[in-house]
Amino acid sequence: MRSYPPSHVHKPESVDRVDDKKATGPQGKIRSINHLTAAVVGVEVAKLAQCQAEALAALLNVAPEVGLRPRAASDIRTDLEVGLVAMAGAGCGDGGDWPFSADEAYADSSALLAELGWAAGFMDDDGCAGELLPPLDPPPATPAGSVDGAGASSTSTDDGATPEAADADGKPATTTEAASKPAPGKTTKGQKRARQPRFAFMTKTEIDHLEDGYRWRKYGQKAVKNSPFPRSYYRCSNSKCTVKKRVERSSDDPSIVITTYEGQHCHYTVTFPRGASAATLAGQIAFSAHHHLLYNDLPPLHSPTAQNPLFCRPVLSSMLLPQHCNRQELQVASYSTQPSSVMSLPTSVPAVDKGLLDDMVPPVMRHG
DNA sequence: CGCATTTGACCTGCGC
DNA sequence: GCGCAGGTCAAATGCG
Ligand SMILES: [Zn+2]
Repeated sequence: MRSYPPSHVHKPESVDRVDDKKATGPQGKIRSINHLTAAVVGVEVAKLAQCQAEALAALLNVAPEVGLRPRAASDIRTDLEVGLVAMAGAGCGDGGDWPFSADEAYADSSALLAELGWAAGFMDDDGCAGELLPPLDPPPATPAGSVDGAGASSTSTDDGATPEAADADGKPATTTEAASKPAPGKTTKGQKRARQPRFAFMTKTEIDHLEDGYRWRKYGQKAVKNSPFPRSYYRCSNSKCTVKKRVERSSDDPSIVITTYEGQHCHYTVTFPRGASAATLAGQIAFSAHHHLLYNDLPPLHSPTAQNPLFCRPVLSSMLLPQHCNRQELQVASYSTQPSSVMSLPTSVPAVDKGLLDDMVPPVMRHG
């Protein structure tokens, strides 16, 4: 009932409006999967140790095994240098959400990790956790947390400690959305809709919308408080798929795009293997690492952990797996967080290469 | 024609 | 209770 102006390229304005009356940002064009690939890879590194360059290079050794074909590490480094991944599973009580800024990313991730129980002690013997995850105040036990997220399978930590936790670093976690999922969701009346596990990527790129192999339908755009850039909401085009993602540009560093994925695809990418979704990619990477962890198929040199003392496998696996794997995988994911348990896994597991696909997507769901 | 995008309205949760 | 902010809906519109 309303006439729409030629829209397009509105100028982002301040967002302190009561109702999203504005905000429309530049609509970038998808360019390359490589960006995202690298982002996924870079993420862990950046968060864990800031040894971006070397870590990326090391990680890239892993990617090829799972079908990822990032360009030379040096190239990627120029395209995107910062990466961050964190997850706020449903079980986390909606604890973390993003609006983190580039500068706060680390603090936020730390908080999240802590909430998830990944703080020191959970980390590898490498002890990288200690450096990156400063001691945090134990989150107050929250009443009833409908645990449901795979990622939070073991921890139903809440968001209560979110803001403060981030402070452990001395940085205020500014807008760590401690709010729970509103979701006009039609779940059950009165009952909060369980929030799917999420993870975000910080990608340094000019492109606003990175191609990830899946088709997305934009269903909303909102102005972000304290940011000149709007946030776009996308849903997987597959009607049976509930995966969503948000894309926004960091207000602190406009060159950084923050993509937050929520949920897991129940189908395969539309352009696999050339273009795998972030979820899939992440899953693949995670699996790659995971398999390394489980089976040591590859020589130590190819192991991220081996090349990067700062690279913590448990974190990588546990952070990325839950979102992208199916039920079966979730089980594995849980193992990944407990290296000790891993070892007890039956050895009758499919080989890495083929197993990867099987693990990621059940045959039935392929080509969804 | 089918699908994606645009965009104001609406819903929900939270802080004051 | 009110206002704010995040998230979602859905009709209109655009595009291939
Ligand atoms: Zn999907």
